[in-house]
Amino acid sequence: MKKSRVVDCYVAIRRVCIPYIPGLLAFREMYLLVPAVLRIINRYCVDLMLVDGHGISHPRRLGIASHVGLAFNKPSIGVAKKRLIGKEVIRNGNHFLEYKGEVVAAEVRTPRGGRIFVSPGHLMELHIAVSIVKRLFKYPYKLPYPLHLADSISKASKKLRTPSETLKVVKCPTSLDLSL
DNA sequence: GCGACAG
DNA sequence: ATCTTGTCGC
Repeated sequence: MKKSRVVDCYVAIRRVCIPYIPGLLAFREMYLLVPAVLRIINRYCVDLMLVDGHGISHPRRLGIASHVGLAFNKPSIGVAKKRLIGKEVIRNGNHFLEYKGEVVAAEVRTPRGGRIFVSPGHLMELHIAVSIVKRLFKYPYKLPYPLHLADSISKASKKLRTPSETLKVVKCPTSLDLSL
């Protein structure tokens, strides 16, 4: 398969004003996510969105990954480090999360043996989501590379910024070492 | 009523 | 998420 590369990167900065409540993560992060995503949408042909958080493996099948995909009308995939809802079940030797009789997420093995939960967001099917996430791993990172980079960038920017009340969207380096 | 609970 | 020491594999 063709080698992929990071083309562009942006980070939205502002002091958060909504608390984290399980099941309502989108309310806390969407107003930061949207401005940053718009920078990408306005300049590139986007055909898939990876989101750090659950997709349909959510109490109302509307995790932040589903929410973002729906907002921009793009296929989306949810990648979460921890379970939110559902019970673990085994189908054909693979582990999944089942909620109210429906398989809503797959448990995927990371390069170092850990596990993450992959769920369909918008316009997406579980097995497609899993196959895509698997080819985006980059040893030894726990998250598929695009999300690892995003996570790293957000933490780095939080360290050297003074929390402001006004939203700022800043362009970022597309390589990991330059971001630290 | 009690425990669970993405980031 | 964040805090935080030592420890293990590559």
